[in-house]
Amino acid sequence: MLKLSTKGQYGVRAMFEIARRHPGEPVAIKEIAARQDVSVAYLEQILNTLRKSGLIASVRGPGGGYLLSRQPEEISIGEILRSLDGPIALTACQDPMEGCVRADGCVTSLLWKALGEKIEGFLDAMTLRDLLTGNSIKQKQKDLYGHKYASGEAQKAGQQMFFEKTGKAGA
Amino acid sequence: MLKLSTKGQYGVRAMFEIARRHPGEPVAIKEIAARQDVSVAYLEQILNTLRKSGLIASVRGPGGGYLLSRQPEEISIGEILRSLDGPIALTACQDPMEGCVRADGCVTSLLWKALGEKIEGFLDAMTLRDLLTGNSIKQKQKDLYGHKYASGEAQKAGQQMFFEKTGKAGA
DNA sequence: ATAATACTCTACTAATATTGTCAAGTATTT
DNA sequence: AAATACTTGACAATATTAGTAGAGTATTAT
Repeated sequence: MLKLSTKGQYGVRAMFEIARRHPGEPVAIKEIAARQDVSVAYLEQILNTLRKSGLIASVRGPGGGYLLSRQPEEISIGEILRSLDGPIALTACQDPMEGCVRADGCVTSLLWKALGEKIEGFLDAMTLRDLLTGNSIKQKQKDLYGHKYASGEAQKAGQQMFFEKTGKAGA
Repeated sequence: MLKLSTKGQYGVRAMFEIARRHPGEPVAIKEIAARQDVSVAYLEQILNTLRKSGLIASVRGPGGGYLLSRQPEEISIGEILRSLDGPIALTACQDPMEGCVRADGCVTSLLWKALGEKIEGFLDAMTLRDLLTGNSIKQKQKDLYGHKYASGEAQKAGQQMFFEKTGKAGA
């Protein structure tokens, strides 16, 4: 249950490949595709979406390829996934326009909402920089555990917020 | 993205209905189905699975129905969902028998692993009792934020663990 | 006994979303 | 002008989910 789409996974991996080279020469689709065993055609779709979302820029012609539009610490995993797969919506009730009319609706609805916000908070707090530093996740865990924040805008969605209140923490 | 199956959602709601009556008379499928606008046949599948997992017991004959096998505080949402939808596996790489051979594999793999453990921790810490008390989620958040634990076995998977180390926290 | 109530089991189908391919075209640089 | 690389949109294959159907088994009240 709760599977992440391959599109989202490939997208993150592709962004990671591009970030590796940052700042520097554009990264060609062919190169990314080779490193990940994904077809060029499929990757084109994915990168095209990411470009339209403003996360990457493309350079045409020989020697062309893709570049990050922002610094790695300014691009969160959450942004990448939302760009490709749309917003996190664990249940239909999370959609604004769908009322939860049943008696217990509010209870379970609150549950899913809290979980969704928790997940979003995690994904928004994690950036490409964290992936690049390699010790990223472990280190970040330490930082957060010790109430020290990493750099970048992602801190505003930091894990400290998860349990502060219902209905405000997520992005 | 990251949708929860309706099966899992219905299952949690059904368990909630049964828990409401606990301890007391068995709850008939027909009643649960009526309260949730789900077909009896579909609910039968779901309850049957939950029964085989040992979360509920059934009583046959007139006046029969379903009962909780344990106390509400001893049944976590995570158990219910795992029973119905299998283990949380955000990516294929989370499956033990699938190697991550690529260069960056370890980095993204760690990311998904950390997220998965975070989700499981949340779901395992939340019990039917929390749903029953109604103020459950808000209150629980306060408790956890203030380092006070609620009763029940769920505390061992409490949110404090999420960032302690990689690869050990989840259930 | 037997009828009513309620759970059990398995197979199957319909709908939906994901995943990925294909082909033709457009832009840029050497 | 040729090579390289990105762009676009339609489409097909596959997998999963969601839900139905129907025949059967067990239990209890009368």
